[in-house]
Order: sequence, then C-alpha cells, then structure tokens
Amino acid sequence: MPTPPQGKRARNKLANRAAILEAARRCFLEHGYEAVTIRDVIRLSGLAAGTFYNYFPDKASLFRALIEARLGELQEQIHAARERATDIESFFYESYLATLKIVRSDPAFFALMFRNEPVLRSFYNDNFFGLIMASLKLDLQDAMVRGVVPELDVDALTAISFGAGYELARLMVQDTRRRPEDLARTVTDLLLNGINRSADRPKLIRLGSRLLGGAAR
Amino acid sequence: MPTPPQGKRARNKLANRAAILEAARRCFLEHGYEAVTIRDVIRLSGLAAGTFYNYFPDKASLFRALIEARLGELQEQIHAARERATDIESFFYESYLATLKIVRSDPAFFALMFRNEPVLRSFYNDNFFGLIMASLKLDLQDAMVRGVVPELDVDALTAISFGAGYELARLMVQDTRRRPEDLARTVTDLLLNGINRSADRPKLIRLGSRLLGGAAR
DNA sequence: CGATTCATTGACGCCGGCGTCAGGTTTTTG
DNA sequence: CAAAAACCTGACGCCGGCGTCAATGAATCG
Repeated sequence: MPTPPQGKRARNKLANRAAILEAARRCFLEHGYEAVTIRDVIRLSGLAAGTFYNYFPDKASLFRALIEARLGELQEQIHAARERATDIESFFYESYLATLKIVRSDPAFFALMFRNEPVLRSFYNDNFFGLIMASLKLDLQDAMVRGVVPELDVDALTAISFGAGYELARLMVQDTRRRPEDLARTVTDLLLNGINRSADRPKLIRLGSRLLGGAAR
Repeated sequence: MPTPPQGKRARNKLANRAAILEAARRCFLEHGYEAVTIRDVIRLSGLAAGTFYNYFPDKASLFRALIEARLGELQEQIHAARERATDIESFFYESYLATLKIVRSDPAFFALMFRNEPVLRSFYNDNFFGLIMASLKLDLQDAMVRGVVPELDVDALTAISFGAGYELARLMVQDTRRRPEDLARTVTDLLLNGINRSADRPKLIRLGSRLLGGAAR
C-alpha cells in the first residue's frame, strides 16, 4: 500500500487530504470538536476555503474520517483478544492488555478521543465507547452462560470493568511511563480476587506502586 | 431561606435569574455546552437580550452558576461518608452509597454533568471529576498509611475505583429502577473480594441481576 | 505543442450571534 | 403624587463563519 500514485494530480489530492486531516487533528485535539470551526482547519491547512469542500462536506464528516479507521482496528483487536481467552482470568487480562497496548501505541490519538468523548457518544448514538461496552456486555453474558464467569449482575459488572479500563487508559495517556502489562495485571487481579486477597500477594502490584505510583503526577 | 424578598423589584430579580438558569439548564442538557449560544438561552427564557447581561457576563459564568452549588454539596457528602468509615469495607461502601444517592436524588442534574464532561474538566482545570478523583486518591493514601487499606498501586486503584463509580452513576441515570444500595453493595463486594469470591455468595448480586440486569436496556 | 480537463483560489453575499445603549416603563422614594 | 432610580427592552453595528462560483493556472491527453 505504500505505493504513491503515478499522476501528479492524484498525488496532490492525497497530499491535500492529508494536510486537511492533520490540521483537523491538531485543531480537535487542542480546542475540542465543538469549538473548532471549519475555517480554523482551513487556515491551519494552508489551503483555500473552496478546496476544503472538495474533500469533506462538513465538520462531522471530517471528524468521522479522522477516527473511523483506527476505531475498527481497536474493536477487532479487543475482540480477537477475547476469542483467545479460555478462562475468566485471561478474558479480563487479554482484554485490558489489548486495549491498553493500542492506547499506548498512539497516545495522541486517544487523547483526541478523551478530549471529545461526548461527540463520539452522540455520533455513534451513544455507541463509540458504548459500542465497546455493548460488546463487553455481550462477551460477559456469553462467558457467564458458558460458565467461564460467575453469574453476577451483568450491567453492573460491565459498567465497573469498563469504567476501570477507561480510567486506566486515561491514566496511561497522562503518564507515559506506565506499562500496559502492569496495569492490565493489576486490574485483572483486583477484579478477580479483590483488594483483600490481592494484598496477600502484593509483589507485582507493590512493585508497580513503588516504581510508578509514587512518581505519577 | 424560603422567605421571598419584600420589594417587587427584588422579587422580579430573583424570578428573572431563575428563568435564565432554568432556560440554560434545558439548553445545556439538550444540546451540550459548546453548541448552546447565549441567544438560545435568551430566547427560551422569554427575556430581552440586554436583560441577560444584567445577570451574567458570559456563557461560562452562566454554566458555572448552574453547577457550583450542587458541586460543593456532592464533595461534602462524599467526604463526610469517608469520615464515618472505620474499615476498608465501609470506606468504599459509604463512598459509593453517598455518591449514588446524590445522583439518584437528581438524575437530570447529573445527566447534565455527563453531557458536558469535558467542559467541566476544562473549567476546573481537569478537576471537576478530577477533584473527586484527587480527593479519593488522598483518602486512599491516607487509608493505606493507617493500614485500613492494603498498600497497592494508588494511582491505578484510584482510577479503577473512580471509573467503576463513574460508570455506575451513569448506569443509574439511564436506568431509574436501579437502587443506590444495591449497586454500592455490588461494587464494594467486587472490589474487596473480587469476582471469584463474590461468586461464592451470590445471593444479593444475583438477585439484582435477575430483577434488574436482564431488563436494563 | 495545442486543446482540454480539472482542481485551486479567494472574494462575495448571506446569515446569525455578540454586546451595547438610548428610550421607555415600572417601582421606589420622599 | 411627582421626581428619581432601577432595570427592562429590542434595534443596532460589528464581527466572523458559512458555502459558492467565476476566474485562473497547472496537469493530462492526443
């Protein structure tokens, strides 16, 4: 796919599109979706006003184009991780690990996500992170039926484990020294065994605490 | 405080202020902070444009006025709940219970909060929910020093327990049949003992699951 | 190399929000 | 009851974003 098109015209089209997307990325990240005007993006892109409309009809399409590719990737990898899971421990660990690894691989992009959470919710009718939650809920229900996960309150468990992961992702974006493996380990252990019993085998977690927890922020 | 002022002028001032705030509440809830124009609020309030500026200098002040009172209340009640806590179990249970009870008492207000999360973050320099998180972290650290809570990775634990509570609050706003006591019980039990051991005593939680979990959404 | 196609440019008219302020109305004061 | 104060009103000028389109220039075609 890294083959650039032959014609000069076609190449320029790609360059313009890229310039617009890059300008948009910066704008949305810095000011947030709502506060950004198309004019802001146009100015930053260095192109003329009319040119913009050759590529995107409006702000919403622009924003969608910016996130859609990566969004699918995220969903797929998490799903694949859950497929691999054979027991409850790997179910949570692999889910969190896959998620946090992707977040770690492109913090800037996820900063953009966090920055614009409500827009994403509204765009995907409450379903961007909501989609992830929904799929988590389905997977959990499935796992419960199969006996892999005990039958608890599905919605509450979904909310709790999603919320935990969400904030951990945010934590990782803020603190670049955090490692996905450690956080995934910590949260999995916590969810499965609870604080009381996690204290019995504190090696891994306390190590993390000493190395990273104290220095964070 | 329910004594209305004597002068007709003073009474009218309160009425106007209330009308503006009520109009603002509706606008912000429906369209989100950024999308709302002062003109929208003015139109909905039924007053003249100039009048608005006798009460609020700009949109930000308006929004702040809308949330500030209740915000303090929230902080205080959570803090009070933690003061009461003598052990780890009551620490989490009382915190969650207090939070969820307040949320339950005025779902519309918290819908407004969720709807405008990023604005709140930016207004209180990442500190609206962030404030709550920060205080949670401090309380946790304190509890760890006192030996009430085992010494785990503070930041991770803060993120996990905050995220869990956040999503549970959202769940409660969406599903009005949810009871604060049940959810607080569930999440406390889960955090303390983990999924594995929670399954050993599933009475409370499975009850919730059967009654509510299946029907939700 | 001339003809043709096609994207880029940026000025333009429109629209709507912004905050103001002179004028009018109502309440308070004495 | 009249003078004064308070404050509400809404039209006004300004500003800036919006999407358009005729003109320009560059790439492609034959």
